Amino acid sequence: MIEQGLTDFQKESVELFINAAAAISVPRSIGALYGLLFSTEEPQCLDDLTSTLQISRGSAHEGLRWLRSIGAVKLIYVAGQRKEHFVAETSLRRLAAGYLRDRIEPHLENGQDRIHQLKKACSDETTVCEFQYSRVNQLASWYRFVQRALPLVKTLAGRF
Amino acid sequence: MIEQGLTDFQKESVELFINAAAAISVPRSIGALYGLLFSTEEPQCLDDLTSTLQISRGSAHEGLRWLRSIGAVKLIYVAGQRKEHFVAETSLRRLAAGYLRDRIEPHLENGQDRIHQLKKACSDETTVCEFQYSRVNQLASWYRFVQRALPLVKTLAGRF
DNA sequence: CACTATGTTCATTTTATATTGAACATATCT
DNA sequence: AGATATGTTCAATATAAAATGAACATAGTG
Repeated sequence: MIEQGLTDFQKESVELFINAAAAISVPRSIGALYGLLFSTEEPQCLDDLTSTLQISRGSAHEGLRWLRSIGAVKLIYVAGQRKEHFVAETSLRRLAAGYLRDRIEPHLENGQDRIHQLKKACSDETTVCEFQYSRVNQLASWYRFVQRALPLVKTLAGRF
Repeated sequence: MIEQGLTDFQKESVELFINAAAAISVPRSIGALYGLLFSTEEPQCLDDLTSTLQISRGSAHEGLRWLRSIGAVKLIYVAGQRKEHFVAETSLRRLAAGYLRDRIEPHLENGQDRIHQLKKACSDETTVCEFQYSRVNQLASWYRFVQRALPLVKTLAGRF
């Protein structure tokens, strides 16, 4: 499955990140790409990656685009080479910030709206709605928690 | 898609949790189940859930089993009724703890092993391996971060 | 015990997601 | 310009995940 021209170190790394990717529901090809870049000092171009990982051009391209979007890989210009080359970003602060920004925060954006809508639906009810109010408050409280926890995680990540 | 006998409040809640579930890569049926229980005061039995959400017995059963396993729904005995009834757990501390315990921590358990294995692979190399060492250290540092962040999240969740 | 209600499983089907690779676009060089 | 190298897209295919529902298991009831 994984090409042979790799050191044990690289193979282990690829496997480790394939696993880590699964843990956060990210495709294995993306885990493999990051795992290889993480364990390889020399910047790699797209063809290097497709041939050593045995994945298709399209897959590698989309994977790199995704990794770049969250800031997990950086584009690097190699002297004399026209091809684009990539290296892994290893700052935990940047990795965490990018991941949270792209994968978590978008889901929270309409949070306020949704809670407001729930509150509205609740006051439309004909019956008394102690219960509904308590649930809306609960939700609002959870929302505040997440809004405070995310920046905290980003900050703490900076220390590692 | 969602049965009509629901109040607006319940419909909104189901939709909200279907969305939230997607955000953490959990099947929609599970989001719907929790959303309905969250917005319904009366304990619900399996048949209530399948009929109002229009999902299959099997799906509802597996979904409830999953929700119970992370501690997001509680089994309740209703006077005179033989059927099992369920209500939503709403303590953020318990929800967070259950989710992290079942979905995140298992992936970390072999973390030590993996890092150790990487270190081993690294010292097997014939070339000097400054680079590999720095990467192994990086990984170990990330690992420490996660190990400290998880308990912190659980603790903070208790305040909400 | 036979009968009914309730709970659970799992082989199949359906649906969603990831991957492929050829076609297309764009840039660089002679 | 034509020729070549590199980058990007996307319809088709393969793979994986979720949902279904009938079959089975178990527990209660008369």
